[in-house]
Amino acid sequence: MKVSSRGEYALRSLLLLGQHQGQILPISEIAEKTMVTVKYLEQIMHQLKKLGYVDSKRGMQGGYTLRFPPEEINVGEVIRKLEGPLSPMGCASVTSYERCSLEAGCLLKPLWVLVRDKIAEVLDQTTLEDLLQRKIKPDAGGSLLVKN
Amino acid sequence: MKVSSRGEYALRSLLLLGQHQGQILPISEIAEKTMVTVKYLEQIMHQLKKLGYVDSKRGMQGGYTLRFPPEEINVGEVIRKLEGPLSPMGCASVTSYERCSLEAGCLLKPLWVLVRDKIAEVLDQTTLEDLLQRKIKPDAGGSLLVKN
DNA sequence: TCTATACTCGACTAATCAAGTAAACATTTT
DNA sequence: AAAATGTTTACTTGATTAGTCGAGTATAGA
Repeated sequence: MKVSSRGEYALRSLLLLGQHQGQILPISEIAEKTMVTVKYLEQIMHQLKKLGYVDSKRGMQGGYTLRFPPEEINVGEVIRKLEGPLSPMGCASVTSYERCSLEAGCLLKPLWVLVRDKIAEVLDQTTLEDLLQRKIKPDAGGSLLVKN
Repeated sequence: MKVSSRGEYALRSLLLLGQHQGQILPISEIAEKTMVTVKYLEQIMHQLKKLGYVDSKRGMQGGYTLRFPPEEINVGEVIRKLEGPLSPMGCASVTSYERCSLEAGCLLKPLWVLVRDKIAEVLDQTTLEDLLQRKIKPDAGGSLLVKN
């Protein structure tokens, strides 16, 4: 159930840019602060640019900036665009459902749907701004099983 | 955030054995019903045996049985044993925490911790018996906007 | 225009995972 | 003994992920 390194590094970079709004950060500085090699980060920043999350400026004093204010950048969306659906199984995905021949009587699908919903609930309701403001609430918990 | 095919197939097999308690199912039948090739399933069943979830019997009328009643088999535990921690990032794992040098001021960790807790909450509270009885409750969750 | 700095592109290596193949071997039942 | 079944080990192929490397292009500023 891992998030890929690309997803993690991309979010790190977006957060750093969010902490320096109005400034242009060169990739060398982003690399240093996020602990990612310049060369690997180049690929990730390029991807973020193609996805429209950042703008870049070339030449001296060049670098990257956030294209939208942090409150408009949704974490679930970033992760989906970088590494595909949040769902643990294709059959439970809302955004890119995959049919499965077992599905009719599948005892597992309701579980994966529930897990997907829990993950999506967190990530789709979180923006970059929430992270910057440390607004993530610890888990409340609760019972999950039907009583009978 | 995927569950591996091994995890899915292992759970399918355990569920099938749970539906046929008291019977010995040959691998050929398990393979057919779970839609997994016999050869790949052999590897998975071997792993499940080493982990203590199933017993095997050789020779004719041989096959696999569940070693414990379904209510004693915890889904979170099965997945952890087959594919490692539930947490999306090592830094947020309870069962196998990994240190990260950025951790001190990390804005991302609280998010990963929350996601981990949500996943663990579902999977650690679910047993094979819950799945067999279709006791999984759909998500109550707030208004989650569906992105694409 | 020169040039330092930054971004772009493509090739390449290495590791891991999924899925399947193959073959030799051990038991158990008939 | 023969047939059926599981056990074990090792190899293969393809996809994806995680990086690395080197050379090239664009641009701001002196």
